[in-house]
Amino acid sequence: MGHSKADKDESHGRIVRVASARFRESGVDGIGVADLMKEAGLTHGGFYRHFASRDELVGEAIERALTEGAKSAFDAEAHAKVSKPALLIALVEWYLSTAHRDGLATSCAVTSLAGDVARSTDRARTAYTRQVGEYIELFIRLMAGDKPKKAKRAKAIAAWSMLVGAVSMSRAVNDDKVSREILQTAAVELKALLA
Amino acid sequence: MGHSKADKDESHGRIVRVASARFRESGVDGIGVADLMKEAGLTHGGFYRHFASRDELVGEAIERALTEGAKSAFDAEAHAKVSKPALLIALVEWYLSTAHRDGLATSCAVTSLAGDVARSTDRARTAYTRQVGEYIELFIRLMAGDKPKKAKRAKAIAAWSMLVGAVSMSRAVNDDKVSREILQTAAVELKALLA
Amino acid sequence: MGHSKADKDESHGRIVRVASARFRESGVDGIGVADLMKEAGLTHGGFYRHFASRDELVGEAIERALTEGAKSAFDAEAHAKVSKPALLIALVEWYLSTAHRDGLATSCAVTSLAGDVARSTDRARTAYTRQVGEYIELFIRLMAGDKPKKAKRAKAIAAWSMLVGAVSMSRAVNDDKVSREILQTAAVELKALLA
Amino acid sequence: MGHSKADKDESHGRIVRVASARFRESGVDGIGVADLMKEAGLTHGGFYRHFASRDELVGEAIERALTEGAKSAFDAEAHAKVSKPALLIALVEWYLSTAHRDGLATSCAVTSLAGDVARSTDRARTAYTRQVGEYIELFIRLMAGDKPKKAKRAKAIAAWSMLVGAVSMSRAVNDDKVSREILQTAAVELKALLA
DNA sequence: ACCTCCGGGACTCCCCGTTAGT
DNA sequence: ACTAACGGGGAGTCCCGGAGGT
Repeated sequence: MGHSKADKDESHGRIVRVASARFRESGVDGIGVADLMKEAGLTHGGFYRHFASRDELVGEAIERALTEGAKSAFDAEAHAKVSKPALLIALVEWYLSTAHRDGLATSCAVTSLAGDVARSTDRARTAYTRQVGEYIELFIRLMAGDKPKKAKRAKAIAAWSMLVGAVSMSRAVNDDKVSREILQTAAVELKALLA
Repeated sequence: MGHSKADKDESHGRIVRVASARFRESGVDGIGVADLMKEAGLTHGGFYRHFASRDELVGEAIERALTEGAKSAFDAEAHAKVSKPALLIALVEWYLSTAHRDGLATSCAVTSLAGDVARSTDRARTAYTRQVGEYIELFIRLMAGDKPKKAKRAKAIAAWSMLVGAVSMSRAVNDDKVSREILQTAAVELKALLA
Repeated sequence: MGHSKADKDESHGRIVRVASARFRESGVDGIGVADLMKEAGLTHGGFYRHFASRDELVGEAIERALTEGAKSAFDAEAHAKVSKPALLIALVEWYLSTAHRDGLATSCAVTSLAGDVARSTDRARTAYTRQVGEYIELFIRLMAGDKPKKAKRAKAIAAWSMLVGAVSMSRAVNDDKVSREILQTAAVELKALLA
Repeated sequence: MGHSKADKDESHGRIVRVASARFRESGVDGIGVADLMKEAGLTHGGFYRHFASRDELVGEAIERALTEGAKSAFDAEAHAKVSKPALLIALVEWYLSTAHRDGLATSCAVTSLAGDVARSTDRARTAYTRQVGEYIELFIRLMAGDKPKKAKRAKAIAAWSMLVGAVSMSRAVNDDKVSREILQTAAVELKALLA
């Protein structure tokens, strides 16, 4: 096994990546250091070579969980061949898909970590705030029409609220029919709102 | 100290009440049995006279947290002197107030416990599902106009999604200006949506 | 089963008798109310018809344990056909016998409860004080010779100290040879002391 | 907080030391694991890193309580500038002082734990037996005169019995006048016995 | 970087003293 | 006087975060 700087950075990154997935899946309190390290292919003992404390990992992992989803979205935007409105619709539909609802580990952290972030450190909350801001900006850019920026911002905020709430509820709910109804209804209403 | 049946019921209820508040505040994993019992004026030793396990309390407390908020809402409806639309607006404004955002202990559990419920037992999830259903029904009843029931249901679901999402984000966010903007914007958009 | 006053007194007495035996045997903390009641042929629940608290029983039982041994000693004195010095020797020999060492339940409480009494209520300690005083007086009466009372009292106190210490140690010790040596040596020395 | 081997040994020793004091003071059943650990500056949870069970601590603590007093006595002997008889008298007077009577936590365990040891494990009783033997030997060495060893041994045993009994009774008794009388009388008689 | 282990705290189980209700 | 059960609290187990030592 390697002991180089690069290897260390790679381990560090792997731990954060695993944590960002597990935290979204099981909650920040739902998984321990030992299990995270095991999943990263390391052992419990080495953890503190990478992080001063569990809290530090929590901060880093939440940050990563937040920006990760964003990256793909922005990349999508950058490389998009499709029109902006079409992309907006695609994003909304992905967000409200059952795949996103069920794929907690790779889901948008703005939704899946909202509760944990509210009780977390300032670092995580700052990252959350920034991420929400960026998503709102993204939506503004993608929205069609020549409405004034202010009106667009209001729509974008409302849309994001609806997205987050719909996914949250659809995950907590027990009855798949209800769960799908929430997602689909939100999708329809959102398209109207953003049109 | 009393040992009558009534006393026990009272103790039981007090424990559940305390738990339903603390769970909303600190998360289901954020507070332990000993502290809950202490706040209920008892010691950890007596806990298992009331519950077979911590999980049983979690279920009961979540159920209570969910129905509690409902009760006051429905009572408000029953005794309302004001018109239905006015009541609807009042509910929305209360939900999106900073007081509700900050008063986690007595807040609406549909929002504050969404994350925990998704990872909780079936009992809690069933209660959640029922509660969401009742809230949707409530909104349908309160919505003005002669639109068909189906359209109303869609609006109600969209409205609840937006409510839940706005409050979730406003709590996670670090910057009070952003937080208030989310709440106020959602309020405005919601009124338009439900009108 | 009877419910008369006499029956109640009988039950009360039986409980105290059982307790006075078990406390000497297992220590005041070594046996619980339930077991005591069971041995008295009653059930746990009825205890508080007889005593306001366990402590009250402790007080009464220690008192009884202390006076009980005394009674037989004094009775022996009263009805003694033998000479006083012979009786004194008989008492000492009984006290330092292996039978007394091993028969904790019926042993002299001045020895077997010394530790518990020191940590007990004032009531028990008062009874203990009185009992020690009576034993000393008894020895003074039984001692031969025309020595002044003061000298006799000193001898009596020294003798009781030696008796109590020898029995205590002989019980704690693990090695029967050592245990018997202590008892026998004390017996020889005591006879010399009291002669 | 340190986690080295030395730290653990130190913790272990501190727990035993605290226990040996509290057991003498309150009896083996008079104090719980949690309180002992708290006084040692630790918490209940770490206890089982040091001991397999409470009983194991009891054994170790009683052993320590027994040998601890001995150590100072033997050291006194080793470094004594005074004559042997003078040292013997000093030991007796210390043993029968009100300071020793009242200082349960640091008192001689042969007296203060006699009752508990008699009901304890074999380990504790073995330690007790050894300790009593060593004290007897000590007294033999310190006794003046050219009497045969056998006679000296008898005197030593009788002396220890009287010491232990006098202290036991002086502690259980309620009346300070009586208590002091017992101690002082025993002191006088013992000096005569050992002369 | 791994292994080991410490200290901490939560949870569970069980017993004890005590009290209601029958 | 008995049955049942409550509240208190102790012992023991487990696991987590964290700190040496190899």
